[in-house]
Amino acid sequence: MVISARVHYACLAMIELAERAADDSPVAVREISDKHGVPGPFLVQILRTLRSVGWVQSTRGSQGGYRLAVDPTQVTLLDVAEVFGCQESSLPASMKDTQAGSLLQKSWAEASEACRNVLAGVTLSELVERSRHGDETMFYI
Amino acid sequence: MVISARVHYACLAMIELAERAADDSPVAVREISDKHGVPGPFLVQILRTLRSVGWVQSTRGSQGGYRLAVDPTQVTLLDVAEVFGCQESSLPASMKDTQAGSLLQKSWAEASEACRNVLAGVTLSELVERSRHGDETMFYI
DNA sequence: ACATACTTGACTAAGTCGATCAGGTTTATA
DNA sequence: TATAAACCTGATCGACTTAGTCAAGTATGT
Repeated sequence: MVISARVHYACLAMIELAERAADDSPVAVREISDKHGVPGPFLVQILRTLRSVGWVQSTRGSQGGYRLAVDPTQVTLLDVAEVFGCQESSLPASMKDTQAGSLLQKSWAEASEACRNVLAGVTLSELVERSRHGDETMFYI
Repeated sequence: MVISARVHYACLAMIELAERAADDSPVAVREISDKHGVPGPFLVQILRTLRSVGWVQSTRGSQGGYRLAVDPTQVTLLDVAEVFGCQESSLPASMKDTQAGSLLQKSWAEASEACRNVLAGVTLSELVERSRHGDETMFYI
């Protein structure tokens, strides 16, 4: 599981849109890209993908922009990552042929699963919440 | 954390060498590449790396080959992966600037850590052991 | 001598990733 | 109705990584 810049940007955008879900007007790409330092045209590309899965909704024309189209308590970091093709790094079938090969494969899968479990446990709304409260509450070792 | 074919092959080689550590003569590259279906010259490249960190030892000339040079109970899958440059996919510093950015970064790090913990818990000798006993003992969900 | 086997460094083909660009369409507003 | 703000689409690019190959050389047992 690789966390690409794409996924990171997508999460930032989703979080930003979730924070401003109550606003009257939609959020322009420009605002997001400026605030988080994401290259504008790149962010457009990412938002297109997010729209294609129905997580954001766009309004064209002047005063247009993007709005969140899903319940942020129902979307996890894993969900976002998977939309951008982050999948378990599965190896060619030929490598699982031998006994040792399939044993190894099990370990890779187990590691991948551990990673996924963590990401599946973090929802967008949780991040928004933490962000609002300054995140002094949680610490991991 | 990405598990590349390189790392997978390296683990196969280490396991094979561990299994035959008690042999009189070293193991030829050819034997490993044939048994596990790894492209010969590619495996050579990998073994070179393993030798550079002192985990295998080579003997040149006729009847030459490779021998394990470490205690297989002391080498984990994480160790092997790290030798081949598998590191936590850390993002450019610019992305951690904002509040949301650093919150996200924490989650990525946590996921990565979970993955590493799994791999750090599997030693080469454990895999050899499981391989010898047919691996009927363990099942994960 | 000769075959076997490791050593070394350079090289390639294909794919991915981050990012950019040009040209088009839609819509609010003056 | 003219204009500017914004999104839409598809193509393209350079840098990098990955998997894999090649050729020429060196060491060693028989």
